[in-house]
Amino acid sequence: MATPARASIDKRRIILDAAVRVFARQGFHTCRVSDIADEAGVAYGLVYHYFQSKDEVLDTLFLERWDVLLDAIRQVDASGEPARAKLHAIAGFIIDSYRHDPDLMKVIIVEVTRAANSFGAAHLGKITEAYGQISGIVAQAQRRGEFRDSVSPEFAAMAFYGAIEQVLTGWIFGTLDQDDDAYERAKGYVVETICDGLEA
Amino acid sequence: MATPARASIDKRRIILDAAVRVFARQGFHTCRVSDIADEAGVAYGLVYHYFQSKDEVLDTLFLERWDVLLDAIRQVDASGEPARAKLHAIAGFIIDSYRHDPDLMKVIIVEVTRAANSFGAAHLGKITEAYGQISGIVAQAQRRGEFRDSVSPEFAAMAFYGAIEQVLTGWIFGTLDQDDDAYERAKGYVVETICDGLEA
Amino acid sequence: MATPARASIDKRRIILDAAVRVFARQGFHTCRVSDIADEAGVAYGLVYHYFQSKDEVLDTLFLERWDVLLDAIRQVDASGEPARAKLHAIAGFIIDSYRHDPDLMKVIIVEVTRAANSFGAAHLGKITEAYGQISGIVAQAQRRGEFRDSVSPEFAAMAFYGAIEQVLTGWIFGTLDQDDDAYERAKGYVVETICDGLEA
Amino acid sequence: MATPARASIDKRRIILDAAVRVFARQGFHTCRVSDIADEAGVAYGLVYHYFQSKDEVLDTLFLERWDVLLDAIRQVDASGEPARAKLHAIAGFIIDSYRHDPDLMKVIIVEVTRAANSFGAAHLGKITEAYGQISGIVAQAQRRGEFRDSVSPEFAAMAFYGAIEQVLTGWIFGTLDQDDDAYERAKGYVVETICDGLEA
DNA sequence: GATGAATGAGGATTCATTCAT
DNA sequence: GATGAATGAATCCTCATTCAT
Repeated sequence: MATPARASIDKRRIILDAAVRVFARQGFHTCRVSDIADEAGVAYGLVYHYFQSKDEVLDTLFLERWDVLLDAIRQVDASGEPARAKLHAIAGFIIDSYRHDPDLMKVIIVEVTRAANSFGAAHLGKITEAYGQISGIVAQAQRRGEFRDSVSPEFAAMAFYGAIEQVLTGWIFGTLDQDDDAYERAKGYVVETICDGLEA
Repeated sequence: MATPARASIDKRRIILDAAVRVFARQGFHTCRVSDIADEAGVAYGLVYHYFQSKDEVLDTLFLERWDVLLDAIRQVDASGEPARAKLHAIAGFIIDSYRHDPDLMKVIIVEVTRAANSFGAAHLGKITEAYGQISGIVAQAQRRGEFRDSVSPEFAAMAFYGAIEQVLTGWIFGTLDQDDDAYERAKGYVVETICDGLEA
Repeated sequence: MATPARASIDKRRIILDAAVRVFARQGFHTCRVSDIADEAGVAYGLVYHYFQSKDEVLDTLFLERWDVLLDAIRQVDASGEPARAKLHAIAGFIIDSYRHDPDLMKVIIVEVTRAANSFGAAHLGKITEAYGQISGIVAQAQRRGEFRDSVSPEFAAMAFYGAIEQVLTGWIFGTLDQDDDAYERAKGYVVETICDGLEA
Repeated sequence: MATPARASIDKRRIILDAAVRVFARQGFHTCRVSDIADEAGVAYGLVYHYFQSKDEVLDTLFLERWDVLLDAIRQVDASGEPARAKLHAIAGFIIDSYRHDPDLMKVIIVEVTRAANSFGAAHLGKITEAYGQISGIVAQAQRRGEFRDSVSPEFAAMAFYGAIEQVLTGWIFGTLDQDDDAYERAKGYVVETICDGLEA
């Protein structure tokens, strides 16, 4: 009854997916809107039929994915698991997100999350929301005695997220192996380093 | 033989310093060469007298500072101190670098270190050199039994550097307090988290 | 045979009326076809069902109204009245046209009658036809001794029409009062100035 | 001592003069900035070196010339001549302006003075200033008894200026002869019509 | 008749870079 | 060294128009 709209004809989606590939390959600033249209196989103007501007394409990609991430973190938080398991689940989700769509995660991290003067500033609220969730998990763990409270929860969250992002950066820059094993190993390493520390 | 230019008339230096402020304020892509010249109080043709291109200005800023950082890490590595003290010294040096010239560190991190599609790729060798030094410190510590060897040195280095960079990011984005106390506390937190872990 | 469309569903008319408002408000060049469609409450494809182009919408509006004007002038001319009365009738008709639908007259004058490089050139014949009629009236008056013949009829027609158009321009620009009194007064002023002159 | 700057090298002036020809030939909306640059024989970007935008080029042309016109009217007003002579002088100045540079006057009238939705609105103050001067002349003449006071000075000014503009329009549209005789005749006709009226 | 997705030519504007002075 | 006029490639975005449904 509803218009079926097979995936193959949802041009808006096709444009977004093409934009991910183009942004990942060339970077947001270096690519032209026509590159996106070419990659999507549509006419130039159609990008502007669906989006107000090149910026809005990236905003859309970011918000779509980041909301999924925030939901995932919330769900993890809601589970009754111990903090260590929660952190493992979050690291796992982020790393699996990268495994599932490396281009999208590259774009989000390189072009939004870290772009202090443009998109990062625009989406600061959304970005810090994730940190807030994680520091909440740490704070609870400290109250329960699972974690020591010598380090502030905010700082712990930054160290945790920083470690993950640095791993993703290694993959993005191609300086780090990327195979299924590497992905799984990374999840464990992050949690082990942050929870157990490096010292013997 | 060459007339030693007094600092006050070293226009090249003035341009570089102005570029730091402009890049930090507006971002590399968003600013114009004339913005740099205006900030420096010179004609914009002069920028091209001293530098081949706008890119070269940023390259120069990065290389100047990054070489200082690499030297510092090498010196720390050469000291006979325990690994934990070495990491503290490195975290301290980076954080003090930020304290001393936040704009410059912002530019280096936001515009170079993290710019996977442009300057980051161009300077990948220099950037990974720093990671290599740190992972060398970890590897040695593992051989000496100071650190457990359950986590690979490369990964440990990423977690350590990632934690620091995340803190700098917090300062850059303005989401984290910046006072002398905060700077000192951060040094301790990084080392404590990475070396001792969060768990009780 | 054809179903006589009730006014309320004559979309063509609705589009034309909407175009008048939009052209008056934004100007022909500044408005988009979709602005017209929005104002009319129809899809913008429908504009192209009824008209070949955006230009044709304005052409239609102009021709519709200008033909009415030419008819009116012809009727006035056919009456046996003295020239002064004829001029009063013509000035009256034009000013009443403005009073009745200021937007339409604004569009016709601003976008067609005065657009020397576009619509004005296209409709030059129709426009000069009006001048011709008026100068005919003057010529006849001169032959009959009603008017002096020191000024050429063509020039007299221009002075007469120019005075009226300038008044309309004042209303269009909002620099002149517009109330029923003002409209009536203007009719008298035009005729008085042109026929009697300003001098004591 | 001062840089001589021969006319041939004042690129800003060359661009302005080229713009007059292009605007007159094609109309402001229809021409491209590159048409102006081509006509001036300079590179594209130089237009933007001297002007903020295409609009500013037209603004500049208008203001340059309109200020000359306002000055001329003021001077005429300051002379002790009778009103009829003043009106003759003003009509003469405007018509000679057209004779001297028809393209410029065409542009000013067609693209600015009559463009109710764009430049006309922007320069309304300057435009009405001219009307104000003229109506001041009429008002004074009425107080002195030179002119009858049955018609308001504002209206008289409109009739006067409207007559002139209509003549210019005839020349602009090419529907009216343009030779030295025609120009001189027009000056007399305007004043005669407005001052003496058409009636015998 | 009616809709609005799709097209793509067109044009303004920006700005890194060159170079004559 | 220093200036800023001059260049022109590059690219975003607009919007009239077409056409499948």
